[in-house]
Amino acid sequence: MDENDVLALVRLSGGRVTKSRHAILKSLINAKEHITAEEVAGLVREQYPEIHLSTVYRNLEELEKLGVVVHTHFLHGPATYHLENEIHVHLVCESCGQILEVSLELLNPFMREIKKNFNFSINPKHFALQGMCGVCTKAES
Amino acid sequence: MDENDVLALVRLSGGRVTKSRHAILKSLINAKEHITAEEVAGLVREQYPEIHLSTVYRNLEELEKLGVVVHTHFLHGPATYHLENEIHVHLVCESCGQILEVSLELLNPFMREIKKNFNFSINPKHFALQGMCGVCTKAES
DNA sequence: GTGCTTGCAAACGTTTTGCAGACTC
DNA sequence: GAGTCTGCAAAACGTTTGCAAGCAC
Repeated sequence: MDENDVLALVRLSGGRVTKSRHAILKSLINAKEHITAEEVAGLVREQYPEIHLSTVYRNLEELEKLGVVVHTHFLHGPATYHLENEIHVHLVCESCGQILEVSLELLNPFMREIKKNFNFSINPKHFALQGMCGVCTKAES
Repeated sequence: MDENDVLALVRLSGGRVTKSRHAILKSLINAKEHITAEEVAGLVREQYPEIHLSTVYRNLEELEKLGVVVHTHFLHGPATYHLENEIHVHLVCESCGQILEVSLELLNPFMREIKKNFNFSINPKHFALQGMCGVCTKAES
């Protein structure tokens, strides 16, 4: 799904294609990593300084409703946003903040087990799994 | 670990045993579930109306440093606090908010796999796993 | 022209902080 | 008496909202 597809989707859902929407989408595409709303605003303002943080929030929310964007919470900071490409799980180190991305497949046996035992379907995208990376584990001991 | 042990631990770490600390600990012990700082304050104020929310936060933070209390984030609301008894994982339904507690053992194979592949040790207590419970899954379809 | 979208300012809910006085040890 | 802890008020933080003007369709 490229930029035009998304903008078409926006129109299809009754929304308008505006400068802000365009610019916000572009910066999400360019910034291949997870970025916060504040960071999106920063990128967008390089070209359009008038675009307001609240507009960024409103657009991110709408793009999320359309399934184009997802947000994830790492540790205690602000939420981070990224394009919904392939689903993966995030591991974030509570000590150094490093983020690892793990294929969903690794989680599958566990998710099936939970489904079987509790009839509960885990959605592992929304919050990161916390823990400690190898480097910090070694440093702590 | 009962109340006296904790207060001894507080003293041992150079802290003082105060009315607030006592009352906050007591309400955590009584409220066997997860409660927010606001709810702790509510309970504490039944007996000592003068105890301030910021005091509750400061004490919860200290008890957490001592390893007596842990806090967990469910969905987007405030953090919830509970005594560190046995470690379990929380499953929270994104639709109805219901919370399930799952023994850590179920997560063990997955955690080992992650440790092996990424040398990353998951700490599953701090954030709840999100998803959808059986009732809501049925209601959605 | 309809009605979605924007910038702005202000509010929100949760948590943290600075301070002077009060308390524990 | 030394040093921790408290209430209070205020700020900090990330996010949301109400409004009137502006823009896409």
